[in-house]
Amino acid sequence: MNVTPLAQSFVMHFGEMGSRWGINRTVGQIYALLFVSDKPLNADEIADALAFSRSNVSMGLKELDSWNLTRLRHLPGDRREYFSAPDDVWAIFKTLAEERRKREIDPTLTMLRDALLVTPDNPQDAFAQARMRAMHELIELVTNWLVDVQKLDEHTLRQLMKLGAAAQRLLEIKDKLTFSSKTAGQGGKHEDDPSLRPMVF
Amino acid sequence: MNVTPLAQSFVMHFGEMGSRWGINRTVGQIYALLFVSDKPLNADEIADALAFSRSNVSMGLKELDSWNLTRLRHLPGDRREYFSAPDDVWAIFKTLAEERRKREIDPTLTMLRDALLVTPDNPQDAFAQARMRAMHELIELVTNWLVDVQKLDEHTLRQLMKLGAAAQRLLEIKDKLTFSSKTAGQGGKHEDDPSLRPMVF
DNA sequence: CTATAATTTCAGTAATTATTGAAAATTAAG
DNA sequence: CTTAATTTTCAATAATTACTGAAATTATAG
Repeated sequence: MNVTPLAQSFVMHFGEMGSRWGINRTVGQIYALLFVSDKPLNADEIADALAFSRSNVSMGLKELDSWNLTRLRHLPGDRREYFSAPDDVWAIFKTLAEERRKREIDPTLTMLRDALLVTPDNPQDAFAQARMRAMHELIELVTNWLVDVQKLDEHTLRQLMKLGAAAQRLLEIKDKLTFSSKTAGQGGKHEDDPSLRPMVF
Repeated sequence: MNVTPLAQSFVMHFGEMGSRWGINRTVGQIYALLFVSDKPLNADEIADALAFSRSNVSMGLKELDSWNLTRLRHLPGDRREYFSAPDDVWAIFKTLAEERRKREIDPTLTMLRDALLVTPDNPQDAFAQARMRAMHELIELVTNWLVDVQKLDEHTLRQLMKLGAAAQRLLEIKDKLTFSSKTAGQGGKHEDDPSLRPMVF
């Protein structure tokens, strides 16, 4: 099994990047290899291509599977398992976001919620709790937004991204529209913004 | 230096979460401690509170500083350095996003750009390059969006988040407005969406 | 400038995490 | 059901990363 220099540089980069995340080198490399491979690979091919032991590949694939990042397939007349990476990069992106949320954000939110339930009996704890409350509020807002946004189709998501900072102006326009439709007038000067009710314009 | 059970659970959680990221336990705990502390702490206090060696704390603080996550201050009549975590959670969020972009995204983009420059001389490389191109496009789109969004003030950002999936409807309205202002008519039936030019309505 | 307090560096060691090979378990072909 | 192919598990070990204490450096008070 030969890996071209082009694929090699990609694979190596992902191996190194992997360790910056929680993901280890092996897992990063296996994923990268599958991602650029034009056909599904079996575990032996992967082990050979990356010079890992067969067992290491098995564990790596298991890990990738737990992240929902691989597809398993069987080839006719061959009982070995063949792996590939889904090719829709937007879907991959969503999967990654969802899994990281489950593993990293949700446990933190749980911890924070628990901490916010206790009644502080000293100024230090009162302060600490206030900080945690601010963090909880932010994380929850961002997370809910992410969950919402994950439901959007690729096209809409793309538009949303391209919008970027221009969103500010769009929001201003929206505010104007909302206001004028409520007051029937045409004023819409938005001063101390009433909190936005989702799904309602 | 005593850490209350409330702060303790927060600190411990961040220690463990830290290791899921690239950040180590020590750094996670130090940051968490500073975050919930109602006053700046010096290195000895941190070492004592977390039962780490003084040198370990020094390294941890250095790491946090490289992430722009701490503030350094001096107290009158005391030559030791006192550390605190900035209290604006939105600002912290932006800082984190920016630093992670620098460390994790930018190098990947560079690698991908380089890979996209070579002319593939075999079908495998052509395929690999196509995959990398898709990944590059996605990352660049998301990253640019992030950079844009980081410029927004807290209020606007908050609104944007709350908007969530409703953004889809807002975009539809926008499309309508854009269309009608161009054609002077009032049609605005958006079929095969022309790519959105940023900053232009 | 000197003395001392405070901080950082770094080589050594501890702890953790990754990787392997051998053995066990699973799968499916005959 | 038996057998052989394939995959997984797991205990041993290799590699990496974290942590410490002692020594070096830096900063400031007098």
